[in-house]
Amino acid sequence: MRLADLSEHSGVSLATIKYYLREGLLPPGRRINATQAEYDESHLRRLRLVRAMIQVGRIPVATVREVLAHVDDDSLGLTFRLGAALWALPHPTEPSSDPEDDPSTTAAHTLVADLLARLGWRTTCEVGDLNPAHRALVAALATLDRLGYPLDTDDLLPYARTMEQAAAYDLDRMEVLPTPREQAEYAVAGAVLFEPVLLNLRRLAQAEESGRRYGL
Amino acid sequence: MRLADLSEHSGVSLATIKYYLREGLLPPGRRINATQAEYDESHLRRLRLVRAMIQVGRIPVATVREVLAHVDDDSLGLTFRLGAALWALPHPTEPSSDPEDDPSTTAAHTLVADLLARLGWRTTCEVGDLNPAHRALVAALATLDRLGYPLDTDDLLPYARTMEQAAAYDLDRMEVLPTPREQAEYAVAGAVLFEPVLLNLRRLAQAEESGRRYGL
DNA sequence: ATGGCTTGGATAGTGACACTCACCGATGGA
DNA sequence: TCCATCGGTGAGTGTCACTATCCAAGCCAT
Repeated sequence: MRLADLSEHSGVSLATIKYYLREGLLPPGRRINATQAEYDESHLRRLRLVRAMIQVGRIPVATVREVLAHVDDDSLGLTFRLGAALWALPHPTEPSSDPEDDPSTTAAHTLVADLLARLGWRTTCEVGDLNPAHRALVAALATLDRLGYPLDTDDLLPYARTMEQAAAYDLDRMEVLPTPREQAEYAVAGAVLFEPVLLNLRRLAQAEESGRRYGL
Repeated sequence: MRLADLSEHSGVSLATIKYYLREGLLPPGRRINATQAEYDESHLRRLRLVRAMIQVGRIPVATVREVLAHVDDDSLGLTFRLGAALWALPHPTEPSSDPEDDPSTTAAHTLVADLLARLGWRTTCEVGDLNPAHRALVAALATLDRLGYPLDTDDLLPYARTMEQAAAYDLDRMEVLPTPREQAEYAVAGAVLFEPVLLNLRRLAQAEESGRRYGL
């Protein structure tokens, strides 16, 4: 498979594929001679993953490179490989601009701690705010509070329970894949691509419920 | 309240507030004389909403303007006001580039139709793919399928049920607000700000479950 | 009243980012 | 032989959310 074929099969323009190669998002093909290279199915899969991360997940190119480096790092065990790859993903509401000490943020901190305790998520609890998802969650809750829409533990519990089920389901499907690299790729793809599914389901549900309550 | 006070209370820079005024995201203040204007709490609330949409929701300025126009349109009934505002929000995975006829997309279409039927979401079912959330959902499922991670109705049902509960809860809280405009503002803020909460809960759950299964 | 300040408003520029174009020399099929 | 095509590279483009600078008109302490 040549560059042009890769472009053909993926629908990604030639110039863009060259750009990804230059940026190290796509490994170079197997060189045939001085001016030609051969690409295979793994390149196609990787290209689609990159497109998903950039187009769907709006992940900056530099971050994509970082995530993929973890996915490709065969020296890591699966746990760290997954952890590193997923921690490198950007987390919503990151541009926190760190007030760090306003009342909303401290309230959000205790709220999340309380939530984790009631969920029994010991592992997560120990790692605490080293986890970027933890920090982003605190920031999001603080923003909601600051806008005048506070939440409490009881509000969050059912959502957390559902997300727990979702995570278990995700890992179930991941485990059937043959190689650790493919498992890591699946974890990243799932993290990025399943989010819009969830969010759009929520919007549809809002429309439905609104229609039921207020007619048409 | 002067421009500088608005900046002080919101943490948004003076230049940025001027930019928002220029772009019509913030209504002009009540003019006191040729060189000064007065702003009130509603401006502060609006400014925070705009910041939430742009920073957290990453919504383009032009789209924010459109959404706010619907929020402020007193001529609409509440249902249409909410619908218009929420439909104007961008929906994840929109840059579809419309193949429209590939097998993944048609499969996703029937999958969603099946899902809506089993959920009993008649209203949503009738409107069909006019709803941008519906189209975005189809696109997201098609992308997942194309990457080799297909989902079926049984996979999606529990998520949809949970989102249904979330939507009901959102509307409950919205109804206690006094004016239709504040209700519409709440709906937009909830749609934008609650999404990161959900997504980060999911990532935390993934980390927890992964730790439980594979140690550490 | 006057000089230094701030005010709201307008124009042009900045920086980040994801591409995209034009060009190069080498290559390989007709 | 010849010329389209290959992969690779440096510079340019378009978008977008700001942001720096300037301006004339008021306010306020001296």
